[in-house]
Amino acid sequence: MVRGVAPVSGPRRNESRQRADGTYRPSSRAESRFLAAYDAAGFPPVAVTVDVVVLTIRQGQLCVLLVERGDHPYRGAWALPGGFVTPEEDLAEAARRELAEEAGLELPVTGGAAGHIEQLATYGSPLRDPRMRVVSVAYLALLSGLPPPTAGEGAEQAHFWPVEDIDLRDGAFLGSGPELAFDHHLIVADGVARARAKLEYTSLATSFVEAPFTLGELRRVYEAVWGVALHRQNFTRKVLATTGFVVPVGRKRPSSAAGGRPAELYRPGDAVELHPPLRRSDHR
Amino acid sequence: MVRGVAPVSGPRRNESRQRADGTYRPSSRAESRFLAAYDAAGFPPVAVTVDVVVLTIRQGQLCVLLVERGDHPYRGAWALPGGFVTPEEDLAEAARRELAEEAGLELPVTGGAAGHIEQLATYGSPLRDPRMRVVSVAYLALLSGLPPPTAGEGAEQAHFWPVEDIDLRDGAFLGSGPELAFDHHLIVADGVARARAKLEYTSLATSFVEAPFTLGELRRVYEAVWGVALHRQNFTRKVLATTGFVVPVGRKRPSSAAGGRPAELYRPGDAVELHPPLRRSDHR
DNA sequence: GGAATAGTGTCTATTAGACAATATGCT
DNA sequence: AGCATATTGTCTAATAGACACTATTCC
Repeated sequence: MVRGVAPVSGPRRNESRQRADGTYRPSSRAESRFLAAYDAAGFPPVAVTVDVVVLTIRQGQLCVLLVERGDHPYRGAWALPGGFVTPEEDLAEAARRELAEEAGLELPVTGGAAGHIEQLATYGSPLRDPRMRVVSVAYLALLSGLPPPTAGEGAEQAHFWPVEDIDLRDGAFLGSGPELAFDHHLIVADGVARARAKLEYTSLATSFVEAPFTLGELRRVYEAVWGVALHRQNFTRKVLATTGFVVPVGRKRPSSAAGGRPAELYRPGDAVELHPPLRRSDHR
Repeated sequence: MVRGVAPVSGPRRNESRQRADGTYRPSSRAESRFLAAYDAAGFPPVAVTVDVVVLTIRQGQLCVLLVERGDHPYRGAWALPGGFVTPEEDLAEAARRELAEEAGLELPVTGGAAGHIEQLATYGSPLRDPRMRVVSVAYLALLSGLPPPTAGEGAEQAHFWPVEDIDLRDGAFLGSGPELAFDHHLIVADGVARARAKLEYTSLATSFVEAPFTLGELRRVYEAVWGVALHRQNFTRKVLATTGFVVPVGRKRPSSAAGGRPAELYRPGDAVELHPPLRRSDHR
C-alpha cells in the first residue's frame, strides 16, 4: 500500500480493519504473515475469572448470593459465584454461565421476573488468590422473583445473605454473618455501593420487583437498598413526575395481607436514566 | 479445629485468613498441602493487558492521548497506551507504568499539575485481538499541565487527538481523525462518557486545571467536556454554594491576554462528591 | 471610550420537604 | 369501629434559570 509521510493529525485510511462479524481483516500481506507466525505463549501466565454479585431483596432486606466453598483454598468460607472464562465466550456470557452452574439461577430475559446485569469492576491484586495470579472481572446482577438457589459444582450450599450481616471491611466473621473468601468482601462492597448509587439516577429499582408492582413495593425497594425511610407521599409524587420511570397498567390489588386500600399497579417504563433523579435526602 | 454442623446462617470462625500483608494464611494442614501441590497450568491461556484513556484539555477541546502503532497488527493505526500486566504488579501500577513507558507521562502525585486515575472497565471479547485472547483492563486518567507526549517503545508517535475528531462508533477514518486499533473506539467512548457523567456529581473537573485556577477556567473545563455553553453567573453561584468544591486562595490575576477584571483564584477543596451536583441542564 | 472578563443582586418558576385530609380495603 | 395502606391537595423554603447592573483590566 502506498503511503506518504503522515502528518500529525492527518487521516490514514478510510475503511475499518474490523469485519462485521468482529474478526480482523489484515491490511497487508506482511500483516497476514505476522499473524500466522504469532506465538501466543510469550505472555505472563494469568488466569481470568468472572465473579457475580447477585443482589436481591428478601423480607425487606438487601441480600447477596454467596456459595460455600467445598474446595481449598478458603474451604468452608463463602464466595461469590464465579469461575474461569472459557476461550470462546465473552466475559458477560461467562458471568451468566457461572450463575447458572454455581447457583442454579437463569437470568430472566423478560416476563414477570425482572433482572439486570452489568460489569462492576476488575480485581487483580497479585496476592488475591493464593494459588496463582488470578484477574477477576466482577459483574453486578440485580434480580427479583428468584427461586431458592441450589448449590452446584464445587459449592457446598448457596444462600442469600443480608448485606448488613457481612463485614465489608475485611470479610472476617462479624457476629452473625459469613466469612468471605479471597477479596470478595471488597467486591460485595463495591457492588452494594454501585447499586445504591444507581438507584438515584437510573430506573434500576424496577429490577428488584416483579411487574406489575405498586409504588409501595417500589418504595420499599429504595428503603431496603438505601437503609432509610422515605416520605411516602413525596416518593409517589416524584416517581410519577419522572418521565418514563413507570407506566400504569390500570389494575389494582390489595397491597398487603394486613389490609389497606388497593394500590394502582405499574410496570417499568422506557427510561433508563431518571430525570430528575431520586436523590437520597441525607446524602452523607 | 473443632466445628459442628454449620447452620445456614451461622458463623464459621472469627479470624480472617488474610494476613495484613495480603498473603493467605491456610486454615489447616490439608489446605497447605493442597496449595503446595497446585498446578497453575490447568487454566485457559489468556493475556491480560491494561490500556489507559488519558483525557486532557488542549485549546478548549477535550483530547485523548493515542499512540501510533509501529508493529502488527493494526500497524499505522492509533491505539491507547497500554501493554501486558507483569506477574508482580497490581493492575493500577501497570497502568501507571505503561503510561510512562509508552507516552512519557508521569502521573503527578501533587503540585501544580493535577491528575486523577481510576479503573474504567474491562474488555474481553474473544475476537478483539487477532493474535490471541486478550482481556484488557482499561483505566481512565484525567490530567492537566502535561508536557508534550513523547513516543516510547513500539510506538511511532504519541499525540493528543480531539475526541470530536474520533469516530466513536467503529474507529474508522472520519474525515480528519485517526483510525483506531482494536476495539479502542469503544474504550474511548466509555471513557468520555464516564468523564462527562462524573463531572456532574464529583469534583473531578479540578483534575483538568492546574491550581490555582479561576472559576472561568473551571467553567471552560465543563464547557469543553460537555460541549455546551454554561451560564456564567449561575455557574459561579452553584460552584461556591457546593461545600468543599473549591477554596479561595485570595490572590487575583488578569484572566486573559485580552484584558478583563482579574479573577479570584481557587484551589481544589476536600469534597470528592458534589452536594448538590452540577447538572447539565439539557440533560437529554 | 470600547471590549472583555469577573462579581453581585434580584426576580420568577420549579422543586423538595412536610403535613393535612380523604379513600378503600382488612380484621 | 379501628387499623393499615393509598391517593390527593396545599403550604413553605430552597433552588434553578434568566437577567440587570457594577467592577476592573487591556487596547
